[in-house]
Amino acid sequence: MAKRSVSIYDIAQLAGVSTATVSNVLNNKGSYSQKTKELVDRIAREQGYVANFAAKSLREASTKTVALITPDVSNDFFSTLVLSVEGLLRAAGYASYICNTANDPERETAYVIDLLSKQVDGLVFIGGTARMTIEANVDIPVVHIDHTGTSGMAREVFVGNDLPLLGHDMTKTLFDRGCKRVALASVSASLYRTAEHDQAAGYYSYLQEHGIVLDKNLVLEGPHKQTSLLEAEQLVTDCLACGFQFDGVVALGDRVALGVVNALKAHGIDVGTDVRVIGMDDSIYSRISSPAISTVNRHTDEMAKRGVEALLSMLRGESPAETRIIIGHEVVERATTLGASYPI
Amino acid sequence: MAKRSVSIYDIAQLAGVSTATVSNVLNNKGSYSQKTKELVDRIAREQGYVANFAAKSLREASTKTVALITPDVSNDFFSTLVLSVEGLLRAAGYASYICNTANDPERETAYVIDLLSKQVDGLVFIGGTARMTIEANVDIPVVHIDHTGTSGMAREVFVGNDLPLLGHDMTKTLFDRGCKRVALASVSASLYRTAEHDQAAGYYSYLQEHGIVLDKNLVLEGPHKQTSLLEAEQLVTDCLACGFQFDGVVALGDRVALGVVNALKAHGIDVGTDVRVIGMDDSIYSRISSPAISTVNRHTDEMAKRGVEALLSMLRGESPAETRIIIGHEVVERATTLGASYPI
DNA sequence: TTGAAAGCGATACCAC
DNA sequence: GTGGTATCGCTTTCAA
Repeated sequence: MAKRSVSIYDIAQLAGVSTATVSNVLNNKGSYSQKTKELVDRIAREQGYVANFAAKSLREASTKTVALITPDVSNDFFSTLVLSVEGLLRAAGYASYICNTANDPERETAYVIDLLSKQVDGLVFIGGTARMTIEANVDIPVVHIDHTGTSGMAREVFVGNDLPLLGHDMTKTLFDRGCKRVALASVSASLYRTAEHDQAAGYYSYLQEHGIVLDKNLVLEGPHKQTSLLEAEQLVTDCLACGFQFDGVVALGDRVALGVVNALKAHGIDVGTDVRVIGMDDSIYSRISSPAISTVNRHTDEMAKRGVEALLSMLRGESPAETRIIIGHEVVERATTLGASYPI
Repeated sequence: MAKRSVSIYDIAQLAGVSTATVSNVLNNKGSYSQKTKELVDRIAREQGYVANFAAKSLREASTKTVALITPDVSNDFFSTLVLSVEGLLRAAGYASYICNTANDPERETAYVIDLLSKQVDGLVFIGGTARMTIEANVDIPVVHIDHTGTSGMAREVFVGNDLPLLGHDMTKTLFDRGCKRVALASVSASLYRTAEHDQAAGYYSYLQEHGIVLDKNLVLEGPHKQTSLLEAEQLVTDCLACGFQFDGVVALGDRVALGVVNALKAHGIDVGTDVRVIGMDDSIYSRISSPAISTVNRHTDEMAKRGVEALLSMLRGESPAETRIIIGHEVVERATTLGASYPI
């Protein structure tokens, strides 16, 4: 328990004015003489006055704070998104609580309840999947960025890519480069499947459109018990050990792609020639790999921008123009699909 | 502004009891009949009651919340540390605010003031460097984990490695493997130099002990304006272009090491044989590189554990046994120093 | 321009 | 076992 700190009341006493005046001065509101302002400001500074946020938000029934809920801040894709959302919110005068759920549904629910109790003005889910029904008598605006699931709140906006199309384009890229047998590598918690399912749907639909028969052995799924990277490595290693043949891999995530590439290299397979690989996210993982990994730029900056715009408009009490915002994506080919023709 | 939510007063009305009783029931305090408990619990549930945290902390002058201040959550080394500290605190009943300063001193100060206003019970600085004097009339416990600098608070504990020794050991590792001309690569904001300086001191001291004359051309320093990774690449590229010769690189950070390795590879240099490289952090970056990067395991789990222990003890009002806790470190040799003898 | 006082929601002391 | 009420620090309305 911190020692009782200086309050507006103490300042008022020392300055010989009322708390109302001190409050006005400190918030540049109402009216007061220049003289009073100087006096109050000086005393506040001298006393090391720090406003009590709890009192303020209790009184104002608003915290100017938004919670960002993400499954894994240690994943570059999410943390990048989190940081840009945070920056935009800060610029608009909102503070952010960054919450890490570790893909744990219980933790997610617990967090949301805690956050509602903390009177956050809005919620932003970033990445992952959740389907929760919060039985709370609160109604705050919610934005979902690259997040599948709903919060149960009345005002929700969804921002994200067209995931089936994204999966489709990834698959197409590999076939266009001449692949004949393309595997699908995915790593995710069973409870958190929806997003991956959407992209997988794109893979399936591409096969179907082109009359390619699905080989279930080529659908590699990991349980996501450890880092997706290591798991993907294991997945591919197991697959190779079983003798399955493939010449292309659609990896649902750059970390997964990196694991796939590492495993293939370890088996002496020339990635980009013998087997082509495409990841998804255009995160740091695809750029630092060698060979550099082909991936999909998902325009996260725009996601963040559109998501924050929608949230701010709801916070202003407006209803957003769109409740489902689709952000474009772009295949970025690098060495793992272009092979030797990719410049170093 | 969220619609006014259900308060303890509403529950009291509906249950036909007083607010005091409702409070008791909801907090399992004081005494009440089983019957009242059931009634109150049911009504609270039905009404979707969520406690108002602001009111609670205003009254209790404690938030059961700690702020974690870190320069860059998108850096795997820091985010790992952040997540383990958060987990330990959660287990002890404390929530965490995760704050990202982007190495910006102004932001850091602004954050701390905001956090003090939010009545956090404690502060944990994780990584980076700062030297701030908060002119606030508050005194809360502070822990610095791998962080150089002081907060100006009365009760502070420092947890971290022996950085000069760490730099010394990194340098030694390279010379022991036969290197003759070892460069030092560092990338950091000029204002945030101290931590890197400590490790650099280890590099200098090793040279001195062994009568090796320092070649200033071999001290590569980047300004840290963009991702340290890219900057390190540029640094090495520039250095090579200028014709400087070296056969070893001490990189202050795994990201830096990765950039160095990438740049060397791009120049057709065999890393691990022609030039040996050692990084620091044992983060994901060193493990996913190929060749795998030799690095230093800094025992972050223990840092987190000891740091949290110290904080909790201070929060209990005890004074910590030690105010400066040194955590051991361990050189982990991989392909970039062992060369071909390192198993794939 | 300034101040008195009500009230935000929860807790805890002290009566009953 | 239960309830009345002061209190935490701040904002805001209304009156002076």
